[in-house]
Amino acid sequence: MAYWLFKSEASTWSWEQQVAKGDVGEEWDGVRNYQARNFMREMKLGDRGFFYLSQKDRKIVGIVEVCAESHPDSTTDDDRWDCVDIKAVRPFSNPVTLDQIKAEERLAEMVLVKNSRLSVQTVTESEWRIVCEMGQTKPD
DNA sequence: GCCAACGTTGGC
DNA sequence: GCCAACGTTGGC
Repeated sequence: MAYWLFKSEASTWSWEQQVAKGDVGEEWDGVRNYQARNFMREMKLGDRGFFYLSQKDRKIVGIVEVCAESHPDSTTDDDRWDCVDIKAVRPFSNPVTLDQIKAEERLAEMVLVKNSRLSVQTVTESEWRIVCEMGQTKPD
């Protein structure tokens, strides 16, 4: 199983909206970046991801799960763009802020730190466990 | 609100 | 195929 990070702006798509979709989940559409798209094409059912809010919030607020593998993005006719569906698994007891992540030296190599603009990112297993611990949330 | 970093576009 | 110009993102 692989781990990922999905980035959103609360004003565009919030954690509450994601939770409201329940186990049906929702398309992670609108991505128009090849690297991010390629990561989504690699995703498998059951893969887990962090739900990160950029801009004003700048924190990881919960865990999501891939509930449909890569398929055409329904928001465009351009067949270059695919996306997955994700559903909310659980919120973090303690959201983990970007400041906390930057202050943790074991997370210095996280994509969020190295390339903050990428909207879909990979997360290593050790990074996953550290962030879950910081969020006081079970990792599985 | 600013601006650096990055990705994309299009002229050559 | 290069690279300047442009648009967008996101941290600050």
